[in-house]
Parts: sequence; C-alpha cells; structure tokens
Amino acid sequence: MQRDTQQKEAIRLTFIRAGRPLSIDEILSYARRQVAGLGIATVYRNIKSLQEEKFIQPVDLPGQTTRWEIAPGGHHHHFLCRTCDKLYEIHGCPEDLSRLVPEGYTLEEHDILLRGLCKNCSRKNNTRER
Amino acid sequence: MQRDTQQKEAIRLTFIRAGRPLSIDEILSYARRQVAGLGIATVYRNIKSLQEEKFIQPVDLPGQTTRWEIAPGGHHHHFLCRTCDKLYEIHGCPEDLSRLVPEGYTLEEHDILLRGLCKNCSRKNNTRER
DNA sequence: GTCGTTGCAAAGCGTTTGCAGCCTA
DNA sequence: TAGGCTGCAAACGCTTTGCAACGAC
Repeated sequence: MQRDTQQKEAIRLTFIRAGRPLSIDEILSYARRQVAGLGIATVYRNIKSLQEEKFIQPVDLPGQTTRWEIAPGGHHHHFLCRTCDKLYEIHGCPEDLSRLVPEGYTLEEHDILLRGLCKNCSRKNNTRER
Repeated sequence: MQRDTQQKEAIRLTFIRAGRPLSIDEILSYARRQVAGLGIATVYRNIKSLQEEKFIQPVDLPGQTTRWEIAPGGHHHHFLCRTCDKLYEIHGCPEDLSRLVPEGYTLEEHDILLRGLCKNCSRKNNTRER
C-alpha cells in the first residue's frame, strides 16, 4: 500500500505552485524549501510514481533534459524562453501540417516547440533598449 | 595541421551514402563496414570535427539522442518514422505559428517534428492489412 | 511493528577525455 | 620523423538501483 510522505507532497505542491513545466533541478530546489534534506533520488522516484498516478506527464524537448508538467494537459505545445530557460504551455496548432508531409508518408503526430522571449524577458529587453 | 584519415573519410562517406540524418550508432555501424576496428570515441571526435568544418550539423529531437545531417540544410524540419526510427528531412513551414504565441511573447524560432510512418513503412503496413 | 520510503553511495549508460602507439604528410 | 589521430580505458554527468535506517499507517 502506498504512503503519503512529506517528500512526495512537497513535490506535488511544487508543481501546483509553479503552474508551468519543471525540470528535475527546478523540482529539487523548489521542493527543498519545504523538505530540507530532500535527495535527488527521491525526486526521480516520486516523479516516476506521480507519472504512474497520472498526476504529471513528461515533456520531451529537443536538446534539453525532460521537463514535467501536470497532466492531463490535452493536446498542446510549448514555448521556451531563450533567456530565462522557462517553459510555457501554449494552445492551438498550425492548420496546414499535412501539406508538409511527402507523398506516401502517413502523418500521425506532431511536436512543436516555439522559442524566443517570454513576456517577462520581452519586457526587460525592451526596457534595456530604451 | 589536419590530416585525412580513413576513419574520417569513412564517416564522411557514410553521410553522403545515407542521404538522411544519422544517429551515432548508425554512423558507427555503417562506417565500420569500411574501417573494421573503428572506435566510438573516434566517431564522436570526428563528428565534432566535421561539425566545425560545417560538413554536418546536429539535429536535436525530443526524447531522442542527437542525430547528424549534412549541412547546410537551410531552414527545414523532420519526419520521424515510428516503425523504423529513421529520420527524414521535410520542407516548408506552417504559416500561422505566430498566432499561437500569447500576448507579450516574442517568437524567434520554431522546431517542428512530424511523426508517423515513412513511405516504406506505410506501404508495408497497407500490405499486411490486406 | 510492518514494510513502503528515504538518503546515501554505487552502478549504469551515453559521451568525453587521457594516453601510448600508430600512421599521415 | 613529427605530431595529429586512433583505440582503449578511465572519467564525467545525469539517471537508476541497492541497502540500511527511517517513519507512515
């Protein structure tokens, strides 16, 4: 039978408070504010367990370590800020993806990652330039 | 001064013959047909060197190891076959990406990965179903 | 008190680096 | 022949696993 530990609860809370996908390091450092000696192995184990419970799901990004977000998100994509490295959920899809696929190929899924500056970093950038 | 070794030449040839992005394992096993004792460290070193020469460039995929393709490809995206795991280059972009970005965000780049069945695997799949 | 969970340390795994010997120029 | 390159093995960084102690129920 599964137990409710401080560690797991702290990690769950971290996701709820963050409101955006988190990396392992983000989870570790945020959750440590609540459970001081929290070990990285415990984070990995609870991430796995929370995924099995379908509380969170993985977000695989090109050239980056996996991030984790509260599930179910429904179908959506992400925006990665090149300055603060934070990841944000975005909604909607391009409508003309199937025309990109060559003759004979069967399109089943698509991953889209938009990159640039988030709201916060866009503002800072504008302020600096003035 | 840089030397032309059998190993490096074999790797270069492997890319030319393949005509699609390759993983480290693909490069190692294909190039070994030409240079038997080829070591994995040599592959990594030559990949780096070929990248510096701008003969190849990395292709980062979500949840997969980096693949490598002949450069310059210009701006393009990829199609990953879920059956044979081969990666193909595709051309063109969706036209309405900027409408996906929330107010205040600055869109600079985008990565798109299409997934499904390549031509070969689509055909096999149809044949089997009949 | 039981036994699932934790933190530590060691093991895995893909990638990188150190080094002695090889081979290109 | 010099010294860049190779293959091997060890080192690395991130993730997973083994284990004794801890703590939820």
